[in-house]
Amino acid sequence: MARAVTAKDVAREAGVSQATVSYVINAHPGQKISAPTRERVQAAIDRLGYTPSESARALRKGSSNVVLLVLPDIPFGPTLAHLIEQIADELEPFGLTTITRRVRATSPLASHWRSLQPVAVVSIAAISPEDEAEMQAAGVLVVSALLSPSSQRLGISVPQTLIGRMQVEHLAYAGHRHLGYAAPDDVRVTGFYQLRLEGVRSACLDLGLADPVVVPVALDTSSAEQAVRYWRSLPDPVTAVAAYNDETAFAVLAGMQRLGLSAPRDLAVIGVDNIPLAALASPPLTTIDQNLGMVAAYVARQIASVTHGIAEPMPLRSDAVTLVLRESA
Amino acid sequence: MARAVTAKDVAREAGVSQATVSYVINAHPGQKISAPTRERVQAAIDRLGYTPSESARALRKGSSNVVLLVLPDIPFGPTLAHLIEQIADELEPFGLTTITRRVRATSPLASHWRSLQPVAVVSIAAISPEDEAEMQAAGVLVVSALLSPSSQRLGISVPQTLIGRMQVEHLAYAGHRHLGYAAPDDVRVTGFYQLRLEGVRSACLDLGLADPVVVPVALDTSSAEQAVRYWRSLPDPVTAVAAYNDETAFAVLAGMQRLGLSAPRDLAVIGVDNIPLAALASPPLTTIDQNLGMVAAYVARQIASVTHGIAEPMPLRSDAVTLVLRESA
DNA sequence: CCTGTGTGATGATACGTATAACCATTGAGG
DNA sequence: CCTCAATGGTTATACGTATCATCACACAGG
Repeated sequence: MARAVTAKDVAREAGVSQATVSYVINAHPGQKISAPTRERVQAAIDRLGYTPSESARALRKGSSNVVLLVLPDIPFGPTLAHLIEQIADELEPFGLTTITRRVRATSPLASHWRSLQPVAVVSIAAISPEDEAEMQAAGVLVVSALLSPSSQRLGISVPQTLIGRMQVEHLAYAGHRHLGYAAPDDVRVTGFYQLRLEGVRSACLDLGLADPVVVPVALDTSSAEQAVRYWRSLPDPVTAVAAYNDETAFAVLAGMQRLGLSAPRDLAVIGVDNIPLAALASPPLTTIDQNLGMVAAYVARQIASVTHGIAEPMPLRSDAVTLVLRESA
Repeated sequence: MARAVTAKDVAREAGVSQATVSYVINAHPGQKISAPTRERVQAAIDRLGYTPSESARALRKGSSNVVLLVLPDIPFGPTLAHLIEQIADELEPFGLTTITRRVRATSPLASHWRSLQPVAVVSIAAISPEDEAEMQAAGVLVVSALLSPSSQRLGISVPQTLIGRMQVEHLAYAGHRHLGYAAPDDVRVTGFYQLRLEGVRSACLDLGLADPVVVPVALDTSSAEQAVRYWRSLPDPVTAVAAYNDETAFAVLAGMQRLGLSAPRDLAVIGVDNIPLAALASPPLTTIDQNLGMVAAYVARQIASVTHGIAEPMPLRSDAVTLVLRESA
């Protein structure tokens, strides 16, 4: 079990002190290293295959190069997976490592971040003010994504209510007056669901439409079939459905299929997320794209602006959330 | 910026030495701590909200509690995301933190694991023998998932060829003699694609079927439409298609839909993965389930068996890969 | 009464890095 | 000639933990 190569080994190999090796690696301002020395050290590093120990570095500096991504206990759909992956990809060029941790509401957040001493915590879930204060006090940057940041906190929120509003606006524009809402079956996404539905509701109000008929739809055909049958059985039948997300929309389409109905003729359907499969639904699914790629980039730049002193990101354009018009609505 | 609470602070609070605190936390064999002392220390820990520094611990022990998950540069579908998430969930109870890193084939693996000093490296991609030898020498446990482990390496492989074979067996059983294969459009998944196709080919040979007609299908309707038209235009028309995965299968179904064809009557379709949406396709998609949940559990147990001395996992049952019979084939 | 032994704690140290403090050399300016 | 500053390094130390070596003490056996 070979011992790892340390800076001291490199120093010996290059005939300098360990401190010099460190200065060469980190380009410390206020400490000049001559070109020949730098080269000798670099050569030794290459020859020995030296890699600085992240643990030692973190211990010394008091904070690691880790960004902790805190997820609520929500199902791990393609959209969320992609968001995580993108944030990690955007942070990597800055030497920042992303660690994701799923947090149940009951367990205190502290146990998760204290031991890691991350440089930043990105939260998809809501953070309690106490947790936040603690982290601020410890010098940890707190960034929230998706849900609204507090005033003191950095972050970016995709206005979930806007998403619901846009669904309704499109359906109303197409002439629909009586809408249904396909709610998710999973209590764990209530945070998002409530906000989106709120957007739907207020948009209906603003546009003079009837209040949407909310029905939970599980991700199976019979559940959706039942919902569809109910919507169409009303005195004022629902003619269009806004779904919580694309997966729920798929379920609605499957339920309709089973009943021999077709979208948008019998019932228009609009989803949220624009998952890759949305274009392949039958009929191709009209949906709202949150453009989470921009969110990922924004979050990453915001962190890098603090840790690496790069320019602050431009505020996100408000037209980031877009309608993807296909055939289902 | 409050300094973090250290073991020394706890020691002072409890009126003991720092060493004692460490012994209380780690239950070191060969060092008894009396019950009263243990309680006093524990009380102090709770009172101060102490959490051991992971960096210092890793530095001291020479290896962190990190498990590095190495991904090839493949697209991040729902299946892979779920596998990652499950491995992380399985490892967390053992105090192991999962870090995923996507590795392009060009960059040397060493730069990724050396600095982290992970206790184990789980690889979805192939690992070069040199990389593997280096890790072994450094005492890092190497586990490979999905693709075949080498003889010395721990790991578990889902036999990708078996997947292709099972697709064919089902289609042949249903009476199909001329098969098509919907290949992925993405060069990055060649590793998996080649193996699955090989399984398809050899099964065709064994069952006396014609060699499958391989056509690449991108994840859009027109690409699939073209493929479907081609399959049906052959002198011996293809009557059933095995798709690389469920997403490709969705594309094929969409292409058929556009042509007014329906599965399985005009063309049977079978996928791989059993993604949640597979049941909601029209018609519901028949597919092969790899049961990656079992893979995740197996990998996690295998790691824990080394780090925590728990029992070795039972070898994976060979019937883990199963046919999910729905309507498309 | 002395020795041996087990229990339960402490002191000291090393892990590998970053950085503050210090120092030797050189060259310029007065 | 002496001072001063700049350059390019070195020495020493601290970060927080785990663990080895040591030790104080009590107590049993002879």
